[in-house]
Amino acid sequence: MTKPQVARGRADQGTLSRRERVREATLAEIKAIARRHLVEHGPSGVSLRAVAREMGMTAPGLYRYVSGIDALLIAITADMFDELADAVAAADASVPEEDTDRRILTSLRAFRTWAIDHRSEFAVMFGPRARLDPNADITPGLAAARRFAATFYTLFDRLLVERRFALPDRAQVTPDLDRELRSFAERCGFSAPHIPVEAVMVLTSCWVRLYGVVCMEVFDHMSIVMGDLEPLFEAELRAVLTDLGVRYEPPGDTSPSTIGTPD
Amino acid sequence: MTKPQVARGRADQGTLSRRERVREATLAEIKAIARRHLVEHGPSGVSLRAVAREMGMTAPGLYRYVSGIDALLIAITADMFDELADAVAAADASVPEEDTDRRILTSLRAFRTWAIDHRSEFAVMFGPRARLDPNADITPGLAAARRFAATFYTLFDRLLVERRFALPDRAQVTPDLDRELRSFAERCGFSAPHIPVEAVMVLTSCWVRLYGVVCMEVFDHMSIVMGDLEPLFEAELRAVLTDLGVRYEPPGDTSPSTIGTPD
DNA sequence: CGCTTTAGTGAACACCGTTAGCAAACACTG
DNA sequence: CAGTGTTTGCTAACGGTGTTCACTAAAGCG
Repeated sequence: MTKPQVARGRADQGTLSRRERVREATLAEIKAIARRHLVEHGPSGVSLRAVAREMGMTAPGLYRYVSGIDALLIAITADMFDELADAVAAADASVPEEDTDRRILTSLRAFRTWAIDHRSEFAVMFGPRARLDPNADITPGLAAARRFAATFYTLFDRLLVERRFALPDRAQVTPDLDRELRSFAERCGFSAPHIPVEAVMVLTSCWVRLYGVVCMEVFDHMSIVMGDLEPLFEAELRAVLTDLGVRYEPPGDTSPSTIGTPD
Repeated sequence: MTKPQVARGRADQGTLSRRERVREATLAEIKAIARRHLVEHGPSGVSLRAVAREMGMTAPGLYRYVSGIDALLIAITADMFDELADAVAAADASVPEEDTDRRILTSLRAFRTWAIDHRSEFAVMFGPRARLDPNADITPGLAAARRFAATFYTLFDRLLVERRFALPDRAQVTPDLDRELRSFAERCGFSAPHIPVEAVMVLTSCWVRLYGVVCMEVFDHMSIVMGDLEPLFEAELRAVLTDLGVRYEPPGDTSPSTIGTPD
């Protein structure tokens, strides 16, 4: 139907035809502008007409590229998850491979930093789906979201095999919880023979704690009552890591044997 | 200017004049309809025109009662905080006054229950301010929000004076954190001579954990990967309460000496 | 060259928030 | 009672939104 059977100029080599290239480019432009409107005017400030206007086009023209405003939002959400995954992965990779402790610390801080540097994006990604149909198809973003989570799975798995922390009592995992945790682990790609449900429970619990602080900070609810939430995040981070048997270091510490980037 | 100096029929006794009464009534109707639209069509489904239409009025007419859509949203948000505060307070009051443990358990469960029974409302109250000006005046809701929090302050204070849990090391409270925690405690009405900052830290930490699970559940992010998040909330609740030295009981338990409501 | 596919436009429909001006209903005063 | 000022709600209008449809112009292909 919509499959383009034209433009097979050099399609043999996997090269895109001229048409496909320019198409890809305008789609990228659309998403870029929409993204900018998102950060500049908030989630409600993204509109097809405004994007089109800025491109020197009319709104209906965009329907050749995007099936509607919802699809556009979903598409840029997927891109943002990709970006976040990149940011976290980069932070992880910036630390020596063997230094699990600092890799975790750095990755988690990268998550928070990205979140507060991209508040509007975070709101769309992790907040309520205020603008979208509840039954919209959000599969485009799922792969990126999984990639984002994967970084943490890998690190957490290392803690697990190194037996850094004591697993909680199996008795604490009620049948209901057990079922849900298994579902989570399996559908998220965090299931392996050596991973017990208790470990999955610890993982989710830790994630919930940090997610909670970041939400609180990004959604800006405490601002009347508390100026800066970074200390709170650090405290929570410290607590979580300590529970996991991971060495915590305060933010400023560039510490020994590492390249000095004093800024 | 806008102060109504008319209608002083029986104003001496504090009774509202006929005009004020009908005005109050239509304002209430506006908010009620807006509220229904919120729960039925989500946050983006609230519009002045639709409300007016349903009332048999035109949109500009509503401007006699509400200064715009933002003010309307803020007003119903305040109402919702009031409702939530009532729900939590009622849950708290449904338990014998001396039974601190179960009062806490019940109040916190009431919070979650209210949240998942009122997803759209929760999104507006605790999610990102997607639709509002960041610098909008949200004072109307503040009092209600404080009232909501107050229930938990009271209960937490009892744990504190009963020395139910060990306070963390003072060393863990960095100067930055200390400053923020004091600001929080003071501006929230949770400061008293006998309350150390370490206690405030514990309080916020506990709150963050439960807020995190509830956000996750209401914002519906895990749904692809985990069907029901209640077991997760219960696990987190159990962990939090255990840390606080509070007796945890699984949900179904109506336990001895209490009225049996087996449904 | 002709033919097909695609990109983009303009007009239109149905919404939205908000402002301005105006007419009727109301409440109080002389 | 009539007179007067306030309150209420309307219509009209402006500018914004998403979306559909019919249509033209261009690009690509054989």
